[in-house]
Amino acid sequence: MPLTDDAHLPPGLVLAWGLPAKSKNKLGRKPTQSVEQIVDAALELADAEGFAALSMPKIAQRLGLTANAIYRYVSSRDELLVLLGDAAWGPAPDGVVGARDWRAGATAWTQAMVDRCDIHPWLCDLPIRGAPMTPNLLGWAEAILKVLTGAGLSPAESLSCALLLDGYARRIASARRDVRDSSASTVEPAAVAQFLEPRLHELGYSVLAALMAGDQYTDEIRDADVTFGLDRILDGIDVLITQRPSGVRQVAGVPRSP
Amino acid sequence: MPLTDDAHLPPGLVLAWGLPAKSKNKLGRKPTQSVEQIVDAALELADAEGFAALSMPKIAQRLGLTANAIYRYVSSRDELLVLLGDAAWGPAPDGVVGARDWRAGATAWTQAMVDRCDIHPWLCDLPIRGAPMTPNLLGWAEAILKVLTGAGLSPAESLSCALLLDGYARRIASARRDVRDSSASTVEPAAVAQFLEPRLHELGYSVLAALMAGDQYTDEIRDADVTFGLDRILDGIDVLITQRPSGVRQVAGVPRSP
DNA sequence: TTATATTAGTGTGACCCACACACAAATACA
DNA sequence: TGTATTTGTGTGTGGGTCACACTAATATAA
Repeated sequence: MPLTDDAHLPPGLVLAWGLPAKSKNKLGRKPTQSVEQIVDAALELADAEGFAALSMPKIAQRLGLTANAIYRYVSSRDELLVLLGDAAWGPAPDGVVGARDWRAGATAWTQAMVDRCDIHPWLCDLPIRGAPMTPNLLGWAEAILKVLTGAGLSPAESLSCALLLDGYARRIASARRDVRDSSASTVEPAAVAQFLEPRLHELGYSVLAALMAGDQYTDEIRDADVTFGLDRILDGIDVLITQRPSGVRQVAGVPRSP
Repeated sequence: MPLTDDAHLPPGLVLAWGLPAKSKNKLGRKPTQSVEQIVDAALELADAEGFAALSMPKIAQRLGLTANAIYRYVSSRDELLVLLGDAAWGPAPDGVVGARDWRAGATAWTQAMVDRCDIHPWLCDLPIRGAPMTPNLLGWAEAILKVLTGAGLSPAESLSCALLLDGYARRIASARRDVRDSSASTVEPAAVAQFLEPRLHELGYSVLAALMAGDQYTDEIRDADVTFGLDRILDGIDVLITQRPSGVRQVAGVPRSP
């Protein structure tokens, strides 16, 4: 009876936790690579050529292998992507749990998320496959959860708020990357504006028209914009925290319909 | 001299606005299909078999065409995806702009986003390509922007808050879809929990451990959970609105670093 | 009516991808 | 010195996007 049955676990979970060291690897030919090296090569390739160019043959080439050799280390591309995500996000940022208050902690966490996506822009493209379960991703999750429960929220409430911050960080990072990419492509914001403006007016889209006229619609998203939205979220969480009768720690979590 | 130069516009923009009707289409063989039919076929295929199965040959097959015939209507797969996204999101929901107050409007808008992703789960997978510029997507954007400016926010502030709500809706919808998909796959939450729990304790991830023990980590996301996070956002926006000196409408927008 | 320009759909092929499978090469142990 | 075991290779299958030459259909011009 095996301790863990791989069959019913999501792909990459076992490998991400670096468990078995491939059972008994005393016999047979020696591997020239390791899972870590392959993930590193994939990471470099993604950084260099983007997520769309990330393919098994290209990763193999970077290691001097044929395409299929990689499947000795990783059972599928999906599995590699899980490992890649964990590696790219890296360990949870410092200074989140130990921040001076929950607000500083949440800010640091969100900012770290956005920063991470700035370093590896393809992280926005990496599909999210269910709840995080790999070591680093769990580290990120636990960090923000500790901050929020420390502020008096229940675990379930904290999870909801964490999803909130996660969604915001990803969305901001994605939008920010988009404008960077578009400036590197052939699209000209001026041409877009010229194309859209009459249509916006015709449809009565006055707010969009105003933004477009002020070049604020496809504008770069600066750090001030990031913190603006973040402060809205934190204000909202603050309402929940301060409105709660002090001293009473709620444990049940989010009220659910029966 | 053409009015609009397609070259410097993002892919799909011109087609999405249904402009030229293909210049003068009086000459030559008559087309058996239309762009709309092709987008509809793609939409049906995505609904039926998921985003991963969406390919030009399969769409063509559904219409009784060869794969390449589609390129007579659409210049690339990317372009088709833009049209597909616009079609799948559909027109902006009713009852958002005319809601009784901004809070009701924002709630209706966000709920409509999530609902839309429930109808077409692959919408979560559809890559976001820069700011929305297709008719329906602009309609969604203008709807929430009107609600927020109507509440006293500047256009730029409204845009930031819209990004906030958008990110939240997408993240919630994605997480919700993930648990639905996982229940349809071979992964067993119980096996996952059994695998992770000792590791969570070993790493001192107490909050995650608590959530996992209560089956709250990979649990279904209910409507109550959606509104919980949404209320946090709205509370945060409310702080901004009510704190602003009443009567003074700010126009400049988000403060920016010089 | 016939010729011609124009457009729609087909066929083929180049080049990419993930992955299965048989095989060769390398290594440890009997 | 076998022999089992494991890694890397080679080949093949089935799929994908898309370019390009070609055929078929259709409206205009002669």
